[in-house]
Amino acid sequence: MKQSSKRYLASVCDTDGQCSPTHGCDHKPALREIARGQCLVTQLRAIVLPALQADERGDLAAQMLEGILDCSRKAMSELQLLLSCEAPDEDHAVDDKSRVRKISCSDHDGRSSKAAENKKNAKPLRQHKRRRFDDSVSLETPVPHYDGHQWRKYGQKHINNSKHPRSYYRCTYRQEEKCKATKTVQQREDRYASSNGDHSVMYTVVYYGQHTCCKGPAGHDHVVVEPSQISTTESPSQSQSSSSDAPPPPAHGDNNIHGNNVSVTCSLVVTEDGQASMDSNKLLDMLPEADDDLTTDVLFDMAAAYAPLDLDINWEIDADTLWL
DNA sequence: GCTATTTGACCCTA
DNA sequence: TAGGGTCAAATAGC
Repeated sequence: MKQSSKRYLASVCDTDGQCSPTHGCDHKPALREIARGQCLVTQLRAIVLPALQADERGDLAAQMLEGILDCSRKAMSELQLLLSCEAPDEDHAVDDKSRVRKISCSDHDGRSSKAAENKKNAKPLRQHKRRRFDDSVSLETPVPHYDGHQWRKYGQKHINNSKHPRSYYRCTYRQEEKCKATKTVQQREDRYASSNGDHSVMYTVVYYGQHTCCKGPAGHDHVVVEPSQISTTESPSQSQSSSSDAPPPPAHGDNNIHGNNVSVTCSLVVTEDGQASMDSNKLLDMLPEADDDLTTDVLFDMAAAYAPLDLDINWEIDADTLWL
């Protein structure tokens, strides 16, 4: 178990090919890492809060997680402020560029032919802008659909040299609230060995754009995910809403953590004067044992995301109780 | 009937 | 020109 989770952690570090500390005066890598950390916290929250729903400590856990997110947001604001001072506003590329939609031109028998298209070429053309990698945050996760937001699938593509298709999701509230957040989910070819010895499927999730809707975690209107919905074997084409098809949660073998205390301390100082600090301790102590494996993985993922930063962040993980 | 997903076509970018 | 992101009609599921 010890080794397997370490392997998983390594794969997380390789996500975007950089695990090195923030270099020079370029804050973009730091921003990306913080954003990735936010994604992971969000994901963790989607797992933890439903599990503690009937527990009075759920509120406390929610506060802690919100505190972490708040710190991250402040750190991002600070860095973005620095960025905006250093460089003129280049590109909020993807999201702010409008797309000209093609007016529907299909005749009633279905797809219109190319010839017909040409005849009607007075219509405005659809414009697709390739997304800029700068604006994305990627992470590796066994639970690509549980990040606290609601997504609607709008496409799937086979990608060159990849066994598995890539699925495209956009925020469910895209129309209602003009939320332009999107994400792609693709199953990785390699698997990681989870703490119970199983080899679970990993997915690469890439987030584009920030959520502007208030239905997500930032608005405290959590998507309630039943622990039974959490799966590590779900195919990428399956979405959160198709939970009835989701396989049961990963089975726990004899090497399960089984209620051992996993102590995690997160102490981060992000503002200039170091005022904003937050401690969350023994978060996992609160969890029912069924969620330990998954939550531990996500916590390690968070640690990996924050580790490259030069922020005052300290993760203490009680290895003796964690690794059996 | 409504909503979400699937899937082939379209079209932009590298 | 190939690859990949998005659109939108068709389809499935409730």
